[in-house]
Amino acid sequence: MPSVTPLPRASLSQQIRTVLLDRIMHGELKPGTRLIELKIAAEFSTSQAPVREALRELEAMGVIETLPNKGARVRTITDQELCELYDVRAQLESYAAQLVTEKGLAIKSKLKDAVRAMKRAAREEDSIAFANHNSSFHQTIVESAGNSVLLELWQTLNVQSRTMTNVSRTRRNLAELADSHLLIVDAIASGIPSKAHSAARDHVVNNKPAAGSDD
Amino acid sequence: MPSVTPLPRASLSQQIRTVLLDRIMHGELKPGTRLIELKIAAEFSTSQAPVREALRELEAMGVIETLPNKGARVRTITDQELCELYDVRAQLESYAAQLVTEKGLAIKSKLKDAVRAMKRAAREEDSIAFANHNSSFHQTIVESAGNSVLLELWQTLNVQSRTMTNVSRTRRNLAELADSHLLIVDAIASGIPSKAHSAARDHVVNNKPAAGSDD
DNA sequence: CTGTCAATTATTATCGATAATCGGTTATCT
DNA sequence: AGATAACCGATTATCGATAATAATTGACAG
Repeated sequence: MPSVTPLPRASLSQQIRTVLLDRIMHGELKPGTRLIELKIAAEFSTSQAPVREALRELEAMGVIETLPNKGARVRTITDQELCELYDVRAQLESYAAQLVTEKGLAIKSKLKDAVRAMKRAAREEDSIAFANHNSSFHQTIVESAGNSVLLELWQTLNVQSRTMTNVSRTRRNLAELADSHLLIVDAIASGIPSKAHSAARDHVVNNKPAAGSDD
Repeated sequence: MPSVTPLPRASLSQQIRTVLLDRIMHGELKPGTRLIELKIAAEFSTSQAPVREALRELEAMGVIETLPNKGARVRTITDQELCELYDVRAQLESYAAQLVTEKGLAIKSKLKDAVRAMKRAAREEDSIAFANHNSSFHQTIVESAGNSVLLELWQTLNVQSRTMTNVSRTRRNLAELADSHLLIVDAIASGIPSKAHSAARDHVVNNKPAAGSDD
């Protein structure tokens, strides 16, 4: 037999964490909603322990916040904080783009694939698919930079911004946004690190929530 | 009454976390050391639960790593990863220095105080005090930048680099290192953001472990 | 010898129950 | 009435014990 128990393996806390994160990212659980340990435990037919673990991990990811003896709630983020988040993300991502360009890595086709997928999602007005492809475009760059610390920090910010930003763009907006990624692709392809750096930074900054919404 | 129960407040898990973090930062618990939940629980005369919480938080901080069903150990970091960490830190810190300079904040005296304290610690060959003052020099800059997201990410990296780097510089090295901070102070004081940016970046990169050790 | 496998042990993951804490409410005193 | 203190319901924090999992050992067949 090739593989026996392929997926059924996953600790309860992992399963709970995954489900809760999904709900938060999909907006089922809105910012400010309280997460009550025993209620969640009952829903999953488990005890409190794995729930607590899951909540701790979600807290570490920055998608919920907990006050001692007061429990956890889906994190509410102020406009200012979201703005700060994008600024920092711009720094990380532009650094990544610079590294990728310096190393002359060939990721152009992969990036273009992502843009194509974004456009298709835009046409079909599938904003969830769009967000996924958008995310993987940027992730491709950061991954390719070859700095695991950078990748980890970026992912944290990415999860947070995707969580906090419940997008609802029009088709036109999405299509435009998809196209705007081509500037980054070209800048990286140009082989000039400083150009890639500023293209990536501008892209993120230009799409800050204050000036647009999701990135 | 001014304040009633000032310190007695602290959950067990918080206390345990604090003690363990101290031990790791002071090198009592070396990288690779296993952290066994029941042993720790016995030491603190508690049950397993608060220990698990503490370990989860330490994991979130990046100072330990846990494998499912295999437990936790003090994180071992490769030279490459440490190097990457410094590179990212340089990005964050240079951004902070730039922001501070753009805003024209007056933090010169505070920074100079930190440098003075570093020099004193260097003279007395108190490497722990030196590391603390060094850390607070950089933290002052990042705090003053006024971006809470930036601050949080930076602190994560700072804890990690302080944890992983068990310094042992000579007095001369420490004294030189203390002085090198003055370049940053001057660059910020110059009021030219780009100058502050590169000074901060260079400082971190120049003190990468490969080329020196702690910073 | 040497690799395989089952029994044993060490440790983590989960459970169900209890204790501590918080926010609000009501009762008490002035 | 107004403040204060003792209660109450809801929830988190902690406990002690059990179940599940992984590492270790040692016997045994080849």
